[in-house]
Amino acid sequence: MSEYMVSVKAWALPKSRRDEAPHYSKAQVATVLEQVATLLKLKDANPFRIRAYENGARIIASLDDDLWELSQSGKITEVKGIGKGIAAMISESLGEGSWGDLQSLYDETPAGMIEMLAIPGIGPKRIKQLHDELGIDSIAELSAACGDDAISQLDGFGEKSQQKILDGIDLLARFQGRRRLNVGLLYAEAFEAMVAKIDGVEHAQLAGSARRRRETIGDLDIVAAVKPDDVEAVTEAILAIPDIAEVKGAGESKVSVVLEASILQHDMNLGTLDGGVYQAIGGDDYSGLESSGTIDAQVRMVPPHVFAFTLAYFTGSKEHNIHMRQLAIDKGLRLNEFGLIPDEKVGELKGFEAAEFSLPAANEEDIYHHLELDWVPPELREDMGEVDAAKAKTLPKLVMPTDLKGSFHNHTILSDGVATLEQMAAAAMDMDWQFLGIADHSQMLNIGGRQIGADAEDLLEQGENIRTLNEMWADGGKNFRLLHGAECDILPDGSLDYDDEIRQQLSHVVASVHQLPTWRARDEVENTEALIKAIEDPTCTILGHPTGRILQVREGYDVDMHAVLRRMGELNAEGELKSVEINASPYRLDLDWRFCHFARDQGVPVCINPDAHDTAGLRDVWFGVQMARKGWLEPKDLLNCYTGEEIESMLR
DNA sequence: GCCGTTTTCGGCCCGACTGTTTTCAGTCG
Repeated sequence: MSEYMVSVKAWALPKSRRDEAPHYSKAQVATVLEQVATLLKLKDANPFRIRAYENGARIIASLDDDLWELSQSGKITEVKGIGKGIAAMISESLGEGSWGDLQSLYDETPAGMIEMLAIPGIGPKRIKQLHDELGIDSIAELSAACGDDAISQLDGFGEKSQQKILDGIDLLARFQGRRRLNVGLLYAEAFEAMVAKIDGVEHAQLAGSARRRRETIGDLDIVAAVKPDDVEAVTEAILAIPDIAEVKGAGESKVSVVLEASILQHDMNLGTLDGGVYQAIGGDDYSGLESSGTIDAQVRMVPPHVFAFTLAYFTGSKEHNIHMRQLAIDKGLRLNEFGLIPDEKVGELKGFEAAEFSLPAANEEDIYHHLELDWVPPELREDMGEVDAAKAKTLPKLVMPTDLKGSFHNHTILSDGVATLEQMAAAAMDMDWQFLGIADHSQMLNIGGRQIGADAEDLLEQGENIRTLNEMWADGGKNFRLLHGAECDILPDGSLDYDDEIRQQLSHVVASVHQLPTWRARDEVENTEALIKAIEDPTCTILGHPTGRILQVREGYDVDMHAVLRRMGELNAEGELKSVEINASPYRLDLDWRFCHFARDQGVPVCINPDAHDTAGLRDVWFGVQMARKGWLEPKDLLNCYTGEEIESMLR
């Protein structure tokens, strides 16, 4: 087992830390619902009951209204997907602090069985069978049982299943079975281009979670338009691509392969990373791991006239598809990956044959229009309200990378960056930006016993240099300015690094937590209080990487993000400027996109920050834009989209 | 567990592929 394995905390029902109701946050309730769904899967419960909990979790998590108010007024069952059962559970947990008889469900399931769910190729049914018949309840035991050739003897298993499990465990140990968005997209673009140029492929396009820009990607889905007569030749051509490590399967319409890093055609360059991130992902060992990595990929081949349906289908998400199909059914239509087919025409026909009677669709827009919906951008297809918004024609006009005119949180050689003020500014001007916020680490920050952050004296000197540069650009008629800020550590008690009088001289303060062990050892209530104290400091402008998570490596500390964002909204209503960061480093993507529209609704502007440590790092804002889009944000919701002049006056 | 202008029971999205079977269950998306 590799050191990169995420250590999974044993699941437990949250315990209330409050004396009065509401005892839990929306996020806590959503987490419990999600966990109950998973626990029920491992008990082989009714799949529709499981789905009800999964839906409930997603609905509660994306609920804009206050859960406690809804619960008390009894209006919560008016929310579609929340019925009497889940409503009663919410009411009891928020009101009394207790969870009914859920504790026994939690007690019955070994933590190892939950971990096993992450192994690609086996699911809840097999895990339950392994548990019941061989007493296996951890990945280590499963691995050992494969080694003893005990698995292949079981009913329904065989040699190949056993090997598949071993392969799955290996993949999980290296990458938790998923890759970060930036890495996954590199593979995706390379593979998509290779498939697209094969003779007989009319066009090829990336689908799946990569097209939806999820923060991590399990495998790649490429949809290719291929005439039936060409399928055999195209299949052969795909299998001849030299960067394929393994062929997992090849049917009449689908090829499944494992891609090697050699497909990227250049070395994986990590660039200059934040010291804390670098340490968390395993330092120098990590780049070797990444360059010896692999990723699963599928190519689905379909006749050209079916392409749009297949693309929509394999873009997902599963939940979005289910919702779309339900709409189709309501209109007397059947929606699948081959078409949108009137019920009376379907009859006994299947697949391609039934598709002959489909309504036509030259592109995805046509499919949505047939269902009287606006086209839904792939990033929004998570069944978190987008279908209703598409029906009401109220989908947001999502932010584009070109809407950004600057960013606020970047480093220079003063702390752990490798570029000078001038170099960072030049790179920002190359991107047509009008402003660049410099926010080097504050003096408290130590990594590995070495002080990374800048002393107050050096920080003030940097301010002088910035003023000189800004005057030079202003005199030269250049619409560009550096903003002199700092990334101030939030100390465990919620106070900010540097003296007040130092921070007051800065244009903006990005307040972030770096002493992770302390925060991770505390509970949600303490952490939330400390974060709120930090943002209440009059000099604090931006809450940086709000949970401290590192994707694939560690979860953030526990915090009631809704409460923090609500407080920021209150302060803004009083005339202050408090913004929350989407840290755009692909290792972080923190704030999580799921909180974006809650922030917006509280009156908290979001800012996308690359947290760049070299000039190339500024380009990471692209990933932040993808998350802002997933979070339904428009340019007006983002500080980055104001002009340099507007930002200067807002920060003054 | 949720839902309902075919409503309080009986449905709940749907197909491909694999590996195990000899007609199908499990997994995936």
